[in-house]
Order: sequence, then C-alpha cells, then structure tokens
Amino acid sequence: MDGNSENSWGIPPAVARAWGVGHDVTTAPRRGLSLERIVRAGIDCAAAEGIGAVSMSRVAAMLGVSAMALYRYVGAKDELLLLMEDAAVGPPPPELAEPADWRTGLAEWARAYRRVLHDNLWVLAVPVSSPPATPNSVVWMEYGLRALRGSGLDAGERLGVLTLLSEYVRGEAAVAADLAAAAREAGLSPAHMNAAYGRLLAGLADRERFPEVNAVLDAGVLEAGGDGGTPSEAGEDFDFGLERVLDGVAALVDRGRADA
Amino acid sequence: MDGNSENSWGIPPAVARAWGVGHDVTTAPRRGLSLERIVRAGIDCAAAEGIGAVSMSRVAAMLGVSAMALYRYVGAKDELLLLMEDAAVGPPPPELAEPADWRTGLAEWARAYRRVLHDNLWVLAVPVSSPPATPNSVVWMEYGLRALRGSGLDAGERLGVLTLLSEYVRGEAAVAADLAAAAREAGLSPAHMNAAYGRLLAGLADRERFPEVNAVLDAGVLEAGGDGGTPSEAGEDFDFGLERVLDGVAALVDRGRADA
DNA sequence: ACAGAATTGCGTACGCCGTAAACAAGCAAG
DNA sequence: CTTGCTTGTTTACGGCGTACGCAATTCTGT
Repeated sequence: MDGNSENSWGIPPAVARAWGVGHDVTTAPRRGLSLERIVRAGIDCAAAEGIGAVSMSRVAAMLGVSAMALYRYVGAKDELLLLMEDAAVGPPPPELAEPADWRTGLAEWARAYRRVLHDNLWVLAVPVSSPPATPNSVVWMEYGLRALRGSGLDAGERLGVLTLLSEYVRGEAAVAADLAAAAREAGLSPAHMNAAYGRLLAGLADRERFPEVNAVLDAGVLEAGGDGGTPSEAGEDFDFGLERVLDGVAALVDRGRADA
Repeated sequence: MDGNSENSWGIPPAVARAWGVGHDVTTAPRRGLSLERIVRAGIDCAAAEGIGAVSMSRVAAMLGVSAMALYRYVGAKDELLLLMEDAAVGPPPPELAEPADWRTGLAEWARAYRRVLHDNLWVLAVPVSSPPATPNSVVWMEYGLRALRGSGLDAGERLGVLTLLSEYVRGEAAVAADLAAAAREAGLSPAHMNAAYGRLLAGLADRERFPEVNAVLDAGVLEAGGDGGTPSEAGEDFDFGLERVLDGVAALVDRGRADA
C-alpha cells in the first residue's frame, strides 16, 4: 500500500478504501499515522483557516510528521481533498432514508444538505476535478431520489429535479462561503461585509444606467436580510428560493398527474 | 499608478479603472504593455489550458515580458483574475435591455448568461474572493431585474428570484466546467467521460443499498443525455431545469396577482 | 535643447508549494 | 540472525507569487 497507482475500478486506492472495496491487507506495523488522522487534520485546518491554508506540509506539521509521510497514504493532494470533502459532508441523516411525500422529503433533503454545507463552508471552495463518485455523495443522491419515488416522474426527470435542487443548494452555500472567506480576509463580520457591499454598489452604480439595481438598494434588501444577516433571516432567504423550486417541480408533477 | 494600494472606494485601482472612475493621469511613457493586453493574454491562456495554467510568469511570457512587469498594472494575481472574468463575461447582449414580459425576459437572460459561461467555462473555476462588484456583472444584474419589472414582486422577491436563477445557471455551468476539466485532464471527450462515470457508479453502487440510483442508471440517463451529450441535448437538460424554476416563479407571481 | 522627474520594465531573491527519489529505522517471517 | 517489507525522513527540483531595487525611457518645464 503505497498510496499511488490505480486499481481495477479506475479510482485511486484511498478512495477505493473509502468505498470499502480496498484490499485491507494491513500486514503492517502502522505506527502512529493513519489515513483517518490525516483526513481529520486536513479538515481541522480547512475549517479553521480555509482550504487555502491546507498544504501537505501544514497538515503534516499538525500531526508532528514530515510532509512526505502523507504520501504513503494519499498519493496526491487532490486525493486528500476528495477524502476530506467526503468525510466532512458525511452521510445524510438517517431519517431521510424513508421520505413520506415528495415535497416534504425533498425540502428536508435540501435543508439537511444546506446545513451540512454551511457547517463546512470550505468544501465549496475545494477545486472539483471529477464527478462525485465518493461514497457519501452517492448516498445523498440515493436519498434525494427516494423522495421523488412517488412523484410519478420518469428517471430522467427525477435526476433533473435532483440536479436542479442540489445546484441551488450548492449555489446558495457557495455565495455564503465566498462572503465568509472575504469577511475573514478583511477581518470583518459577514453582516458588515454585506452592508459594505451594498454601499459600494450604491456608490458605483449611477441611477440613470442602473435604475433597477438602485431600486433594490433603496429597499434596503442588502442591509437587513441577505446571507450576512441573522441566521434565521439567512435561512428564510434560502427557504424562499427553495419554495420557488419546489413549486416548479410541483407544476411538473401535477402536469404528469393530469396526463395520467 | 503602480497597481497597488487602495483608493476611496475601497477597491483596487485596476478595478476602479474598469468602472471608469480611475484617475487617468497617464502622464506616462506606457510603451508596449497595457492592462488590456495583459488581461487578454490571461484570458487566452485560461481559455486554452484552464485557469490552473494561468500564472504570472506564463502570462508575462506570452507578452514577451518579465513576470514582474505585470505588477505595474495589476497589484496582485487575484486582481488580474477578476479583470479577466469581467472582460470575458462582458456585458449582456443589448436586446436584453428592454425585456417584454417577465417570463420570456428571464428565460432569455438565463440562456444568454449560460451561453457566455459555456463559452468561457474557465471563469467558473476562478476562486471567488468577493461579491461581484465588477461593472459588467452589475449590468447583468440590472438587466435581470428589469425582466421582473412587470412581475408585481417586491424588491426582496425580485432579488431573490434573480439570485435563484443565476445560481442555477452558474451551477449547471459549473458541472459542465468540472466535466470539461476532468475530460481534458484525462484526454477524453466529455461524452465518454459521462459514460465512464455512469459505469463507475454502476460498479460501485450495489443494488440493495442504492436502488434508486440504479434505477436511474438502468434508464440509461447518463449514457444518452447529460451535459456530455450533444450540445442540443445538453441545452435541453438546461431548459428542463429552467422551466422548473420559471414555473416556480410563476406560482409566486400568480399568487401576488390573486392577492391584489 | 536641456535638466530633472516620473514611470516603466527587468533581475534578483525569498519563501512556500507539491512531489520524485534515495535512504534509515522498525517489525515479520524464515 | 538474516531477509524483506512497511514506514517515515531527508534531500532536492522546479514552479509559484511577489518584495525590493536598479536601469532605461519618456514627459515636463524651462
């Protein structure tokens, strides 16, 4: 087990291990270090200072170990990031395994996904290089599809709806992550950051060329609400978009019902 | 003008120049090099080999110039990336300036935005560090809000709807960008990539634990359609999600109409 | 025409990054 | 004890972003 080279699945062995299909020879001394400890240290680092701060030397130093030691377990940095992401997101909460009707099931799925992303905002900033073939992400997918089981939609529609929803959740969280990163960098609170953004826009966008932008600005939307507001307000903003999406799905479902 | 230090707006001077508010003293020799040429070279590099290939030395080499020469114009790499993004996206097409009804206006806005992103997939991978305060992005925002002028929604709702829509567009394009990046890295076509992903998933997700995932896989959704299919099919996938979102917005608009 | 100032562009250098390669230390099996 | 495998370290390379200071060039005021 030297962390490199591919196997019959075409995925790196550390990822294969995450799937539980790695040959656990483990005829090994394994003193001190382990994949789990490495991934955990990486997550701690990313959570505290953003993925930008995650470097092989940094993670290794946290474990009191030389940088190259990590390569006995992970093959490359990208692989470590992938494993970090999978471990941080984790599986969906088990109560999502058996959703009741599609609408509440999908809403709970989306809110749970959002919660996980907001608790680990750094995962949104990890450079993605491949489709999500990591075990926990597939469980999330499975549970999301289960919510649509009784919807009457065909397979393509179910996948399309889930894709739409997860893109919305990720998009909303990504905005929050960018804001949080900018705020940390500037040493300000996200709320102040948002207000500063509004003021900047107000100063830059003149009223003749940008009447509608100024109308929104005048309404004070950015000062009160937004993702930088109180948690409850931010959640309400998210729920607003979520209800729009679900209404759109409902229209599709009802159309199918009417046809049948 | 040495590219560093902030001004009264709190934004880097090169960005201020993009807004047209930079003091154009230009009591300067300015031989050969210029901000426009630098940004253009950066865009060419990113378009050809992805943002990962964009480094200061690389861009400088393209212009036959030393790396440090660029710092007379841009202050930092992040600033260059921001300017590249703004220049590549450009302003929305002028026919979006006066949208007719909200639904077709919003649909055209979304499709135009998608087209621009797909023509410059690398912008999705540029690490975002601040809210979009770049001139062209505000024009896009303005035009999107204009489409909602006759919708009867209040300012918060209009912004929420536009946010939802742009997050969907960006999310869809980001998936395509990741796929394209992975395909280029592996030297395969995106279509083959997608099919390979389906096969990988089929091999990894056993039927007992993942019945719904396998149902989707069995339907052959990933083989035929998906973002890796023919352009027309990919566009249809996008339109599917778009119609869902617009249906959801329509529900909100109609509710407002009914209340009034 | 000329002096001086301002500004551009460049060379060098530093510290950090990811990681390839060869090597040393510890344990298992013979 | 020897042999061999696994683990972690050391060293080194090339590339990155960029701080600093110097040389060349062009503009400004006379």
